[in-house]
Amino acid sequence: MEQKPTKSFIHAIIEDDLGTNKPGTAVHTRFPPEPNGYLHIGHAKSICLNFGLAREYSGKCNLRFDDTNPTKEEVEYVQSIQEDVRWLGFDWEDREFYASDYFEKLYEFAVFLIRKGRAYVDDLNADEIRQYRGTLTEAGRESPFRGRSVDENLDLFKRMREGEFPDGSRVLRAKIDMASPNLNLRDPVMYRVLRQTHHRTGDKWCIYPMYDFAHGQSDSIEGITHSICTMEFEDHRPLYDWFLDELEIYHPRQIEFARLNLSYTLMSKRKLLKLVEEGHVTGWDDPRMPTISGLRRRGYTPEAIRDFCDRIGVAKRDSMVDIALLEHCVREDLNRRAPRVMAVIRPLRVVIENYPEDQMEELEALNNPEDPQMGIRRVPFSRAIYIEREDFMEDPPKKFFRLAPGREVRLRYAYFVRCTGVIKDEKTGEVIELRCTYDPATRGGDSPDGRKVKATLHWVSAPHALKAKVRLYEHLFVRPDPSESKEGEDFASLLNPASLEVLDPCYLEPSLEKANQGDRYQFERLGYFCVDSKDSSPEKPVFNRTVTLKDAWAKIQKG
RNA sequence: UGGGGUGUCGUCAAGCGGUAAGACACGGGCCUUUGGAGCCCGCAUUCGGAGGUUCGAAUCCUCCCACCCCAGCCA
Repeated sequence: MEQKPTKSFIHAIIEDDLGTNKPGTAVHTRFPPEPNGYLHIGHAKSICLNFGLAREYSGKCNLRFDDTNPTKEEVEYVQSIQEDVRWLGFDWEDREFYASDYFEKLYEFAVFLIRKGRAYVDDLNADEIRQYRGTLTEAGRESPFRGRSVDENLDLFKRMREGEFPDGSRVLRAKIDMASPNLNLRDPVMYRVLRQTHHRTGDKWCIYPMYDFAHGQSDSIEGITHSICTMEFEDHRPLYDWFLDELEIYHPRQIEFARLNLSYTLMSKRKLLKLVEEGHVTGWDDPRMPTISGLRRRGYTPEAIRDFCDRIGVAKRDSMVDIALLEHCVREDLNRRAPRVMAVIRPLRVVIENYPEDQMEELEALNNPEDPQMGIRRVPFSRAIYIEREDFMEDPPKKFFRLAPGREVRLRYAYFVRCTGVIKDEKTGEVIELRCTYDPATRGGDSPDGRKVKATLHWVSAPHALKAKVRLYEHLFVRPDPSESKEGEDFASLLNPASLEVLDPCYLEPSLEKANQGDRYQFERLGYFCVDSKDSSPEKPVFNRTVTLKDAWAKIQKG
């Protein structure tokens, strides 16, 4: 069940604004990603918040790409972002905007500030600007070019645009206060010279506005009522306010919240990019990645992700959410929706000695005990089957109640079987086959005499089995907080070597023949799996494990 | 040691002067043809610390402590 989320401090602010300050104004938010990477679960939090707020208060939410740095942005990223937002279940209708849509307007804004004597062209290079900026505890010094006349600044800025000066040679700066304790106010750079083809404007521009000179104005232009962003921008708010005031334009209300951190993974786009580039994962959509596309390929549902975002809440304090909560959300969703099926991933062959050689029968199985509406299917049974290796122990400890020599268990939807023999490899001593007998009176799994068994095993008929490759995924990192690496320690060294285990061949019940890419199933007693949307084919099916089922036995084993 | 933030259960998170919600995790029990699911019970005498105000404080005041962010021509 998706629980009703408790209202956040942002809801309180908005309701207050709606009730008093801005009667009649509808809520208008925006989700403003930079197209320099794929969206991750942290972005999902922001997406759910922004689109969710618009939904809750009958407002609108724009999708706006903050594309002010062409050196890092690509159309591939904008496409993936569009796809992911849509997949999550949100619609920006015709309100798809780009900061680059406003380049001309932003240029005019800059000229306006120059005319007002509030901006100047600086010839200092990047290194010099840094030195002049001062430190956290010492005031900065004013640039020797700070006093240029309005006309000279106008001329120089125009020529910057016209391409007269090389990259990095000059910048346009806001004239604010080099002694401000807030470094963002120490004459921040507004424009830089950058000869770089932009994914939308091409080579039209060779100067590009800084994010700080674009973001607030973009929100203002779009009439955003509540500009929701993450905490690190709290320090920038005074700067945005300064620009908006000096520009004499509409002020959105900025509200900051804490970004999401999830245990055993990373949220830094830079580090995720590194994992991709260095080949630690197969791509942005590797099922181990915390990206939306990775989670999608892993088998997560949009519903589960939205539910997760509702449950984690929104606040201002730094936090680290336990990935177990995310896993709980998918399990809960998939438990209701995923059809059950039997698959043996670490096969152990079992021959039922008293079952007739050439006999085969079809047994009825429930597609989902949680939902009778999902109906039943028939599963073939025969003399030779596969069971899970882990379901047999030759010398079981007391708490193990699966199959063991002489012991009787139930084969799900089939029969009670008793282990009568163990065949081992002569050299290695490894168990390679089991011999069992079955009780024909227990067909379907019920015993007419009322005798009980302590375990029910899943199985697959050997001659009917479908072969498939199965990938088991685990946490990407071994440490709860991989960003907290010691000095000199490469975060890549914290990768979990067991984050991917490939099992091949695995045996599936034949009903899975009709499985299509993206389809999700519960492999009984093992977990939720989905057909890989890239690598799977009818000839060679590939299943990804989304998440295991909760496993009481595993817990007992760990002690 | 400048500025901006934040500190409530193992992890998130409500609470807004009237005597600590909820979720996940964890522990126990019931039930069970998935050691799944479901159901039941338990789980902060205490809110970073110390003072103070008040009949009454997690909520107000004072001081202290801890953690996070800021010195990109990144966003």
